[in-house]
Amino acid sequence: MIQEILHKEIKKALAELYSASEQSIQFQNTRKDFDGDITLVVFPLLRASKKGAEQTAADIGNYLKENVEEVINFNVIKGFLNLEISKHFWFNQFINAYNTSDYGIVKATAKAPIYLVEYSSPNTNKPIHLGHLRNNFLGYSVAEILKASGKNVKKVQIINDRGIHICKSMVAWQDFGNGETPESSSIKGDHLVGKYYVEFDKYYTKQIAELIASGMEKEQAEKEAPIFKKAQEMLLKWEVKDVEVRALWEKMNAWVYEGFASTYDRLGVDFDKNYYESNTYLLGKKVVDIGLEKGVFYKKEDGSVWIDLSNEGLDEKIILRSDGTAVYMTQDIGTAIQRYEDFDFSHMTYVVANEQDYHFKVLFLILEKLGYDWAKNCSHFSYGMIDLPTGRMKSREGTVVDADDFIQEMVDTAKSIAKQLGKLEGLSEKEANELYEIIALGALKYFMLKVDPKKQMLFHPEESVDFNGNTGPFIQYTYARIQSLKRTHSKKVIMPKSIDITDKEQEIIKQLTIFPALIQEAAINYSPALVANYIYNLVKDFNNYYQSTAILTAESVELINFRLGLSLKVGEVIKTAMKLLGAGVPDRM
RNA sequence: GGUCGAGUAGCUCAGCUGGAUAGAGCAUCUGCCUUCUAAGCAGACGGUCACAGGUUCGAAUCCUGUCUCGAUCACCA
Repeated sequence: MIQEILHKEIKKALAELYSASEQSIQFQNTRKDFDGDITLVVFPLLRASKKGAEQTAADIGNYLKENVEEVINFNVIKGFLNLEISKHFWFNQFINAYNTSDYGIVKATAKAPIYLVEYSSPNTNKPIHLGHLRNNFLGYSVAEILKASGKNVKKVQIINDRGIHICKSMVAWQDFGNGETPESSSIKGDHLVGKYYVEFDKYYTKQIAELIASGMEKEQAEKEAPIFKKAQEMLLKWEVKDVEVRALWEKMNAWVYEGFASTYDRLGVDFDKNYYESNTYLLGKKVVDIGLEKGVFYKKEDGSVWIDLSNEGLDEKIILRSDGTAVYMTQDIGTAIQRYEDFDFSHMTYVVANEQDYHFKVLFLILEKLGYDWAKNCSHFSYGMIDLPTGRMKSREGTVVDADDFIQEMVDTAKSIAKQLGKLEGLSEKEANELYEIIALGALKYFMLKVDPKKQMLFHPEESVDFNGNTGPFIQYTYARIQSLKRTHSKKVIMPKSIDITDKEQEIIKQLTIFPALIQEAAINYSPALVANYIYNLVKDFNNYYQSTAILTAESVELINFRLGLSLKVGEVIKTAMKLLGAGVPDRM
């Protein structure tokens, strides 16, 4: 990298000119309205030089111009030293990148550290919604970015397959289902189970109202409603492994998993290992024993187990209920320990919405107190909720946007826009449908990943399907045009030894050369947004270039080869970068 | 009330460990298809970076306080 070369040389310059050492040397890209490529901010160096800003900048500029081959010119504006780097240098940088396959990607070795990424982790009583999409996209993308940076990555999820919520669906199905199945109703399995969850709630609300009308207090009515009691009974039966209940539970869960599988497949996400709460909830007991033994936890008179975190500025937290059953925290501790045993990971991150910030703070604290030194390498990848223009999604108010429906809407939109623009020529129906799928999902993924995860985002249904501007389809379109260049050219590209590049080309090359560093940075920061931002800038520069430069009809063969080669490399980087976001690119669109 | 996060153009968002005149997209206007894909390109308009102090050569960025919004503080998950 040019920065490193300059850094070294400037150090030398400081030593020679001012006999100073070890100053803070900071670079930034030169603003577009000034000449030059890289700018040195000289303000921090003034103490060493004991001269004015302009004089210092000029001194260093002269030194660099004379001693560093890459620096061909400079100019000084106030405290900013703008350095112009030779075109030849950039050209060579490009040739390097051009000849590197899987450019930017670092392959994980067997010895590379293991990173666990937990994401998705749905409940089995309802289908996934818009909020889950953000989770899935973030989780998958972070995993891909880590992988590309040379880590061994394992994607995991915990499936909350037991508990009162699934019992509610089961009760409702038993009472009102008439034996309805996904096959008999042609409703997707997870939607069917979700339907009965809603059904339960309807009935439950009705019964509460009836009880209140007959003079009962609201709180009591909520506990006494017959259908609710039925669900509770079912949960108890489940716990004692009642054969009938377990059979129903397995049947309905199987429907849900089938539904999830098809959604995951469509989303293009996957997992290396699934943990099921029904298997792990008992791990809690082991944890409690350890904690009590170490004096980290304490038992109250009623038998419930607690931890006191008031010294850490938090409060008391329950670990085990008085009836001896596990709470959320208990199993999460157990599952974490189990995972460490399974994978011996170096880092683990949980992709979970920010409503659980507190939970994870506590979880990691507890693990630390229990003496697991790997706890400090666990982190919570927290992301904000999705708001709709109509307000927050509330399942009770029916304002939830279902993920499957939503994806379908996106696909339909892609289709109608493509038809309107007449982009269908020469594609079979199957090819066209595949194309819509790639575009729609690319649009969705890019839209959700380009914003800072920790911010809560506003989701405008109409705007999200807009394919103009800073969007996935815009990037995909650029890629498709590059593929088209390739088809038109047909001859093999032979890179010339040397060529005079234009400013626009230099700009693109600059972008290309930072790609490997960008992946590393994105991995350190767990930041898909950084990648999204990067592609957008690259694509913008390229589009500008594409529009104003004759690529295939340039004056010389060398020039055609170079321009085409540059374009193809941009295409390659777009493809790689989009893959890090979990999005695909089409050959034509 | 305690804790955490957010507040940047009409709208949705970028702005890395403090650096030049705060950047994109959408929307609104103006140009550009006889030329490799116009799902495109170029340009115009649009900002007291919530507010008030402080730190220094220099603050959207760091610190303190205030205001607004969101999340959370369950023997729910």
